[in-house]
Amino acid sequence: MAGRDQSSSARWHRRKAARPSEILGAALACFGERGFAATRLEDVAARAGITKGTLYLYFRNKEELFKAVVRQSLVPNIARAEAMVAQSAEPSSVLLEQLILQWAELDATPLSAIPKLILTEAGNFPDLARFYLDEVIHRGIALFQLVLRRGIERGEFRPLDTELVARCAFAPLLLAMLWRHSFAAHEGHALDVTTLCLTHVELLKHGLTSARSSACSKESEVRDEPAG
Amino acid sequence: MAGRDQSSSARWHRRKAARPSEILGAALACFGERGFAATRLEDVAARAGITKGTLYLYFRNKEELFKAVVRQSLVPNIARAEAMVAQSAEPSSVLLEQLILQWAELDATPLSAIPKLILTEAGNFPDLARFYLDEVIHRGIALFQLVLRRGIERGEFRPLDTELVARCAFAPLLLAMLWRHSFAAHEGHALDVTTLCLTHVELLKHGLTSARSSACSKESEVRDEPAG
Amino acid sequence: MAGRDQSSSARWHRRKAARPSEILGAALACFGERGFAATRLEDVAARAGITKGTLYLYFRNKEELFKAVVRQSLVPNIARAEAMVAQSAEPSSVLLEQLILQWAELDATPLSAIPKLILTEAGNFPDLARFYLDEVIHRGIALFQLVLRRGIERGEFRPLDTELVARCAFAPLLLAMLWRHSFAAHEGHALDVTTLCLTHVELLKHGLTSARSSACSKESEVRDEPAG
Amino acid sequence: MAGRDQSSSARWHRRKAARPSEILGAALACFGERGFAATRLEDVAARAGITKGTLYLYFRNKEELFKAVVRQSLVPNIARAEAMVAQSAEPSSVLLEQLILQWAELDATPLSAIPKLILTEAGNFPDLARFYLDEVIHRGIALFQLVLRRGIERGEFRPLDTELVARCAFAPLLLAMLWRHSFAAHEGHALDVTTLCLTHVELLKHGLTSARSSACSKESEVRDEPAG
DNA sequence: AATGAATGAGGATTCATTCAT
DNA sequence: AATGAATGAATCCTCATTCAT
Repeated sequence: MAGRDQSSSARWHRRKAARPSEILGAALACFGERGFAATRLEDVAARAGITKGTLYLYFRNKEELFKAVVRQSLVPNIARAEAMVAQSAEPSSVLLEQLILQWAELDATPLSAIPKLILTEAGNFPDLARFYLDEVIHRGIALFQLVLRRGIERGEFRPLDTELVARCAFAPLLLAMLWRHSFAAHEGHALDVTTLCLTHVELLKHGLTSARSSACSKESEVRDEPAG
Repeated sequence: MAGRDQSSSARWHRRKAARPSEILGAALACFGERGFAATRLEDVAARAGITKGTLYLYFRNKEELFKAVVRQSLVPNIARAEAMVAQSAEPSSVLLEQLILQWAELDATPLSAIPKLILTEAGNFPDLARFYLDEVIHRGIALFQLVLRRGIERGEFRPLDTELVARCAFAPLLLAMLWRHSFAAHEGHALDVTTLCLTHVELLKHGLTSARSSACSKESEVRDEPAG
Repeated sequence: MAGRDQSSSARWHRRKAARPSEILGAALACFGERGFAATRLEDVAARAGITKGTLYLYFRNKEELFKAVVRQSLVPNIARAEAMVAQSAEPSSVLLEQLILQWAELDATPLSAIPKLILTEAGNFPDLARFYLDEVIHRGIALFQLVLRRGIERGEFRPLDTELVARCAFAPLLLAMLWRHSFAAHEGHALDVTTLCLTHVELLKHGLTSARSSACSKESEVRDEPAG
Repeated sequence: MAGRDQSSSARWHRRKAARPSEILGAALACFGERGFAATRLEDVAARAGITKGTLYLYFRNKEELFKAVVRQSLVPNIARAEAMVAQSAEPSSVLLEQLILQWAELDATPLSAIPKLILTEAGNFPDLARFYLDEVIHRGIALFQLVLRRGIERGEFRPLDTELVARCAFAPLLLAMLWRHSFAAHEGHALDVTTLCLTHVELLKHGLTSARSSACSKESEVRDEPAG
């Protein structure tokens, strides 16, 4: 009896500490599936194994829960990627590949729902959109630009508009994440993100390769870096 | 007097005929901004210059209105693109560029909200997701694959997995449309889709170019076409 | 051509004159089927072969239409019955039978819906209830009482409470009318009102007959048990 | 303190258990007064001492509430009456009287509103009409027929069409219930159902009595004309 | 006289939020 | 800390009524 009580009590406390993140996980899944407005708090609670009322012990209201879900998320990954780029001595094309494949790993995690969530709700949560734009998107683009600019300076890459190329560089990956949370359920076969990214990286490297480095071709460049 | 009566009468009748598409336009805008659940029919009505009740003269309920909004839209553009490809005798790279730039023109129209809408609501409207998957997405991918396969057969392009390349090919464009309806409002400068697409096409062409045609490089190919 | 126009015009005018009663007929049917609140004016209009707006040329609003439907109805029949009783020299039992059978004929007409209507809507239209109570029900009961009292005075009937017997006397008939408009549609075989009334009258006469007048008797039976 | 807590807690839980029937009671009253369509759920809630939303914790929607109201009701009474008939060894005329008087007791209860309700809404709820027809009306008629047939076989009653007589037998009682919920409010003096039924039973017995069994007789009269 | 497009008040229903237990 | 009964604001939807034609 005492043993059971003890273990029960222990589990209880572990439980209590885990609650917030359990709730966030359930909320992420629900919001990802149906969007903010269409998600019922009762469903979130059910998925988290608790009842509606309990949610309010941890989050002030639906909106705060949503913001918490979104905020938790991708910022650490950005930071990690920034660190990687800062420390790496690899050739830029390798760095580019590492960057993309590292992010591709997120696709298998629940966090892959976040981009859909942000995209979807940006209109209803302007401050959240701003936050995400500043803390994730712009930092992500800047990071890609850094690598690209480095590659161009070193003569590895052709001089193209780095912002635009940056957007092209993560577009397929981002699309794959959106796909997973919108259409994957409706298709028989899953989209293999790794394969997609490998192909994309192949294309991208090839497409970026400067004449100098590839010792071939006098490709016309589309456009120079605007300011520098 | 007669003139006024006539024009007034004409306007009256034209009104009745124009109503459905006026409503669809307003609905597309509202749904695009806030999503299905968060959109109030009263707002749609107001934007269409009518009142709540009038909506129900033209659409049975909110869901039917939503479906009509989604259905109207992109299919004709797919058909147009298919026709273009079927008739064109251009080099595949030119065709690819035309395809992308033609779609890029949609970005300036209200229809550019549709992809976001579908993405957002696929979870809540499974039949709609299926419809869109079958009638737009799969057809779009198949169309790109057709062009790619043709290019490969003619030796213009390297032999890569056409489905994956297809997804990479429209990813930046699609992302631009999503961007416009999610983040554009929060950024000072607009994203110029045409420029983005031109850069992307440049990269893509370069990335696809086969050794044979470019008379250069012995690039390793990532992956062969599965069946042929 | 002229002929057609003329006849058309003639029909038109006949039409115009008939409109109000056509509408009342349609309204009686609709109200009878679904009740006041559940009846949509659009249905009434459709059944009358006109459109919603036209109703308002003849009746100020839904309530007035309803009242017109109810008012038109049974009062003349009461008056007719009163006249019959006043003039008749028949034995009271015969008069009673005539009274009941005369009313039974109404069952085949659309007017048979009125009792259901009144019963149903008395709660929502107190003034209508009063009107009907005064102009139809109380007059009807009084008429039966008159006949019964006459019969008692003449020694034909036993001395019973005439008001209560009056209520018993038309109960089966009234119930048949209610039945027709509530359950008849759900049963295979129709209820034959005439037969019901004949049996009822038989019972009633027998039940009322005073010992004095019947001198005990070997009453003829109306009808045998069908199967056994 | 503990006492208060306990009772308060008890009341709380008893509340939860009692709610459904409290609601059904309020709903029966409202529906009986105004009909299904004209009854606002807010009124039902108010009469039950709760608010609109609470209704939906116990009933899925207005229609389900209505059906629950109707279903709860009369079936047990039918069953009780069937049991009584099955066990009774009384003369058929006594049994008939018991049957009628037993049902007459319902008139004083809220259940007396049900017949009006069914009559009113049979057109709008066909399945409910069928249910009621099968489970109440037909069983009720069959029960009367059973008693009548028994009486005929024993030579107590004249051989008449038992179905028709059955309908005549409960008509006054049924009418009294309808009356109570439609006109009673508009009349100064209430209709005394017991007296009505006694008179009716008197008439009925007398009317049914076969020549053989009555041996002519000097029947006692039930009641004299009040004023005259 | 007739139409039918348009209106908007009224009521059913949902669900975030509260609070007594 | 957790529950779940209760609430009521918010929103969809219907339909009586109006009015330009």
